[in-house]
Amino acid sequence: MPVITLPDGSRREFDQPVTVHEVASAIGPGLAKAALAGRIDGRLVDTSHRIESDAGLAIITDKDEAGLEIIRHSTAHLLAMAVKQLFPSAQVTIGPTIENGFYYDFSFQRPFTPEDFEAIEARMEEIAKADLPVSREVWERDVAIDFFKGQGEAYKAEIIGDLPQGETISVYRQGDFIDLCRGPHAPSTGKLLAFKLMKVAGAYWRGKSENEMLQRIYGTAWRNKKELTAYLTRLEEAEKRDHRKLGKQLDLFHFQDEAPGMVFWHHKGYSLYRAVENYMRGKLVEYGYEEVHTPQVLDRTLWEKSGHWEKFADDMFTTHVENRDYAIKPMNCPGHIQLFNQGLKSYRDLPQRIAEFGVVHRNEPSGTLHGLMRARRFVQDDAHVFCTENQIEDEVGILIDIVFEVYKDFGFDAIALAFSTRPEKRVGEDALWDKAEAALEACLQHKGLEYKLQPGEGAFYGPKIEFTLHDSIGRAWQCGTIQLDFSMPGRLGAHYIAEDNSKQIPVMIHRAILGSLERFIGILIEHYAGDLPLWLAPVQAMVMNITDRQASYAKELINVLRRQGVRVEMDLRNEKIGYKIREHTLAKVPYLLVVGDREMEGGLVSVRTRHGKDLGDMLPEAFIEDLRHKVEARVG
RNA sequence: GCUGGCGUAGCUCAGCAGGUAGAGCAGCUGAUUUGUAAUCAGCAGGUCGCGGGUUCGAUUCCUGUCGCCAGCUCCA
Repeated sequence: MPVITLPDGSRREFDQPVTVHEVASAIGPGLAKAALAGRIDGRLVDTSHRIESDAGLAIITDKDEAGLEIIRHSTAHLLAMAVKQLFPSAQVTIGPTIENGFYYDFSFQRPFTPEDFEAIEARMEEIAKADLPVSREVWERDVAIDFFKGQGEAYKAEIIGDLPQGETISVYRQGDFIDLCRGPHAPSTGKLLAFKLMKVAGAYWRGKSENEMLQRIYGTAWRNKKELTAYLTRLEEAEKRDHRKLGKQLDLFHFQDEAPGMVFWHHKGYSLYRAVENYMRGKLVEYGYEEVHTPQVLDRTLWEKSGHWEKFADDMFTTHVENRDYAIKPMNCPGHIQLFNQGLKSYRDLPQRIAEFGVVHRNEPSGTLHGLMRARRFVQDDAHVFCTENQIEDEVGILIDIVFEVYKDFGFDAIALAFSTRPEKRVGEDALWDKAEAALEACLQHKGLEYKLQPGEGAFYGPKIEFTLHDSIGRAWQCGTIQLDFSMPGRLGAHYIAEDNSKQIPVMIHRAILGSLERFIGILIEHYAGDLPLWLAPVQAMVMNITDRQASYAKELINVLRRQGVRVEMDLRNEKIGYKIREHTLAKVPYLLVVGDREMEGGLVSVRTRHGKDLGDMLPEAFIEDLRHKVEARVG
């Protein structure tokens, strides 16, 4: 007579063992229909699962994240079933869920074609519509192996053979399709309402290059058609905003074969870069940082002491000159410790905040490079705060405030925090890690901030707080980081004299707010779809004449504007005004300033925005004042 | 780094079951002097990523290599 406790704390008693589905029915028919699975004391089970004794039960529907996972997993099985029906000689292997969808790996004698895709998708729709019940069965190991071998499914048989002894072997049956799977699955194929096959790619069996090449079909699956459409629209929108495309179109930067992963900033892109950098420089002054600049290339011994050589040797660019090994710096921290080590430091000198727009090179694997987002050469808005243990909380608190302030100024407000703890590969005693983790977590808690715990995700020298911002189409970008380091200062010989005249090792806080300037600018470009706010726009205004008669007036005008600090260019070509307007509108110049005879006579300028709004004629001074006001307020 | 795809004019792309390439836009020249998202005409432009092989002949086929794109893995 099981007593079932529901998530709201209410209890229901049954006279005999019940299934999850029956409990859902007892609560209501709507829930029974929506139920995809159950969670019993934290474990996910099918709706057909029979509960024999008292238990806590949550009914999983598509409202839960776990429900969506189940939909995706079941859609992977739906794909496998469709493929087996259409291509009986194909062998199934594995089909897990991934972000936004799922994939399934098949062994098949020829590549799948776009026509195959259409046929498979159509068959999937049919099977879903048929609303076949999905049932779970537990089989004996030998029976399962024999069955799959008999079906010609060598991979499945191999998977079962490799399962640890004592592992329950469950298979799922939908129609005539039987697949080995841990589950749970949606109770019937009719629950799968919105899916689409995306692409096919090769993948080795078990990820090992000596094994057979399989074909991996990727798909996406959602709760309903509306979510699916929204996802596909989001993909299209993301493609339109791709910073690599916009970077070319707007003449911001380029890459070329001779310098993979290293950006060539064009004049306009570098103007944007400088606007970002100068804004950050203002923050450094405001918050009491010392800006420095350290060498690009440093002797190997320094990287050995810091621990980088051992952990990242393959990922660093190195060079050998006059019998010495050097590394091109992948980080700025060892250099900053050298600065700290100059002269004898007193506790009175702390905290010392050392900042650098540090140029770093990292030999990122070729397959991971992605425009500005993942480059081999980039600039960090890096800083290291040297302080005493007592100062940690204040310093971290200030840092958190700066991060929020900066993101807001750039137009981001949905900020998420994560706290990452010690990884497996690390330097430093566990006692130091205990101390560092406790100190960082205390900062977060005293600030009353919500955060996600990420065990094992810390840097090799210390735990970290990570800041993730969300762009205008909902994508998450991890940018800022605050890392607490009790190890590296000691390894590189940093110390200060404390109040009691003892020699102490300072604590070092590594921090970056934007992270990589290149990447942050990539994010800005995509966030604004190239329509950069006025204060960041490489060209803020374009002066264009109607005919040659106004050429000298136009020249006078841009001189006036330039003297007032406006980033302005002019277009005096012998073209019709509509042509020039079109061109500079497409170039996303915020203000288009047209001068014809009328404006010239009145000493005026006609102002049009990049969004096609005509602001009419005005005095240049009025335009400058308005522009300046908007730049200061970071609007427009 | 792994898997798949791709690399043709400044840009976007077409073409070639092997006979050394074509469009639109951009550029140049000329005409036009124009009032808020494309004026017209003419001209010019490419060792078809790079190396090797097969072939009478390779941009096309094979192979290696570099780069790019997608996914995976990784990210101090």
